[in-house]
Amino acid sequence: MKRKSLQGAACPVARTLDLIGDWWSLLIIRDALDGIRRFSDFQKNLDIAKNMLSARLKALVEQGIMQTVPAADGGAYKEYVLTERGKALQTVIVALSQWGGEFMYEAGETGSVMVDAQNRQPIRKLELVAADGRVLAPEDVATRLAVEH
Amino acid sequence: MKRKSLQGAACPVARTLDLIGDWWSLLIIRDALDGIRRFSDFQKNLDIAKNMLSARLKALVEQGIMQTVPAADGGAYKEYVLTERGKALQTVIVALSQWGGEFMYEAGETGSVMVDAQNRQPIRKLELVAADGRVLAPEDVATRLAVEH
DNA sequence: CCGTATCCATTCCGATACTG
DNA sequence: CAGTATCGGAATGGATACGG
Repeated sequence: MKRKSLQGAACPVARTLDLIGDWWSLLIIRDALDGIRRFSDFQKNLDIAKNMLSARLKALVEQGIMQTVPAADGGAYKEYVLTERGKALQTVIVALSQWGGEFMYEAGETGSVMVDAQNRQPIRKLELVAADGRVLAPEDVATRLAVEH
Repeated sequence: MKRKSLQGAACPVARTLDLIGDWWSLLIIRDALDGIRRFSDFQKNLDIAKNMLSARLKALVEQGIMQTVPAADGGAYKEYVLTERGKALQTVIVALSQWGGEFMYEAGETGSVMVDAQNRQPIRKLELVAADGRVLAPEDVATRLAVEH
């Protein structure tokens, strides 16, 4: 039996997971955000099988999340970079990173953190903010079906 | 061949995806954040096979993301609710939802949005903010290995 | 160096049947 | 209603070999 497609779902979470909700895509995007561009660099860094990496990159390009460009150094091979759409996934990566940093490490264990590139200081924790600027707790956020008016 | 475990990775994104990076976990958590607590409600809402749901819930409980509690109505069966750790994943869900809302819908198509429970107004888009309060663009954020000092 | 193609074990996932 | 057990087809992912 085939896994259902979630593209018809009303929930944008479901549609998004349908694109990037697998084991590798978000890790590839994380590396791409870190400046990795070449096939072999992704492969070494992720320790992913080459056929898997090939398939994932192809899918990400088809979905408009990444695109191929000529090599920056004038080499013969193409490189993979994020589109604007792909870059916008950084919020998701940061959310995952902050949660993991908070809950997945023992005391004294070192992990990596997201920092302000200018001064290398960690960025603030993401916050849920209401339209009027109040910071919201998890319980204060609900889901509503969007309707035109 | 078995899939590698990412638990030893230095990157918190990898560790987190190792826990919840599969197709169903985040959807279950999204429903739980929406107030769904009972096995059959998850099952109907997600249209997931019962054995899959059973396995996922068990894993989420083992990982400390959900916990079982006696039924709120005094019924004989337990219910599944998020722990604090699980509720903290709301940022991830919101990030996915906002990205999906922006990039996965045609004009005029309706999806659901995250709103302030008090006044039903959509919440603000998540922002990457530096320690000193500046809003950062994707390019202004880097990854740094955290070190004790 | 950059990938593609093929093989195979493992895992995933849905359908169905069953217990309490 | 709340799960567990089992089965089989499909997809995943790693190793290896191969071609541009």
